[in-house]
Amino acid sequence: MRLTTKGRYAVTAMLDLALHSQSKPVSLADISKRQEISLSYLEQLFSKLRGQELVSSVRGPGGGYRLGRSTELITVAEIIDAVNESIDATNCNRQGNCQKGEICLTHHLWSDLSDQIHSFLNGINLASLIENNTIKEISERQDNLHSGVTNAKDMQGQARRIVTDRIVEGD
Amino acid sequence: MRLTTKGRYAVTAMLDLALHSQSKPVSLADISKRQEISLSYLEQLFSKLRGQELVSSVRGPGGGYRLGRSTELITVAEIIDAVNESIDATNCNRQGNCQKGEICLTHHLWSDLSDQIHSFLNGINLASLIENNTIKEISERQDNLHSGVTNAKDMQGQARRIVTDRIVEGD
DNA sequence: ATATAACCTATTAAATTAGTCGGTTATATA
DNA sequence: TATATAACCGACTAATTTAATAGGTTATAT
Repeated sequence: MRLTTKGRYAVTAMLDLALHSQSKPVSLADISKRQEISLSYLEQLFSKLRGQELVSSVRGPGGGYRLGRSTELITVAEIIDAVNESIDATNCNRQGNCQKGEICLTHHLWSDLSDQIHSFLNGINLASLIENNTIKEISERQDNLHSGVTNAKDMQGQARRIVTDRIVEGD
Repeated sequence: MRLTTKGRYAVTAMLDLALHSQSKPVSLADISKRQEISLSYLEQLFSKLRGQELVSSVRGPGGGYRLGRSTELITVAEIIDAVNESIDATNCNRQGNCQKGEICLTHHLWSDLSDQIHSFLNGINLASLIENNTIKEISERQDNLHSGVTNAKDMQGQARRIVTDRIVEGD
């Protein structure tokens, strides 16, 4: 089983997308800046996310991505599944042929653990993450740092702060 | 987070050790044959397990390893911790400095998941695994395949089967 | 026409795991 | 006391995977 930067990036990017989804689609360039994830890598990940219809895309200027369904219907488990092979702690992909075609000594242990992890991550959807106050705060911090990027909330006239300096990427 | 062959090997080997712990210590050569794990790799893993006092060693002929404490007091979490860095799904080793010194958007999610996994694996000790009937059956199958290796149960006179051919490693 | 941003494929770099090799040291036993 | 056993040790190699890079094309709003 692997749960590395790859899966974390995917969930983080999807959460960022959910937090910034207003009328306009959200570009990967914006997500890349806010979440500090390489744009090309994001493209690879979103290709897979789109394959699972977790997001839909709009090409051309002003284009970007939208969530494929409502935030309540997208679970963290699905997102990780979409970019990783699977959240599976067994060695045999749950086939039970771990030791020369037969089951290995610890198969059930890993199988049960996989169930455990999957049911935990399956119980968490984007909607519940967005509700979280800590996440709201962190997201605001990120928005302030990158106030130059397209930000639907700003567009809506909530000029909570004076936008004087545009943070330019390149450190 | 990683839960790969490394951690699985360690738990499997410890379980094999527990299942075959009678009066005599169990050699890595025997575990290697039964569980089909490279001897040299087992040595590396047991070096770490010994460092955490999960096993103790006896050198010289007839030597091998013994459990460091009773099976009830050795949890799967401890074994994995001993050979892996940690069972941790966060990117920052739970430090909370994931994004340029600040907390990242999904830190708490991974932190909670880590807790979940840890508490699951912490609730399972070698004693409870040994009790499991499936594991007993699998272990018997493995013993039959490798009836040539030192096996305390055989020594005790339970000649349940005719030991005709010694399975020699090397296919 | 132009700029934008998704889309696509191939390649590279870095990290980690898994396994190998060639020893040494301690010790039970003949 | 010689010998075989099995732990102990460190360095090295191969394979796999992740993460990132590069260099494009295609669609589309303006």
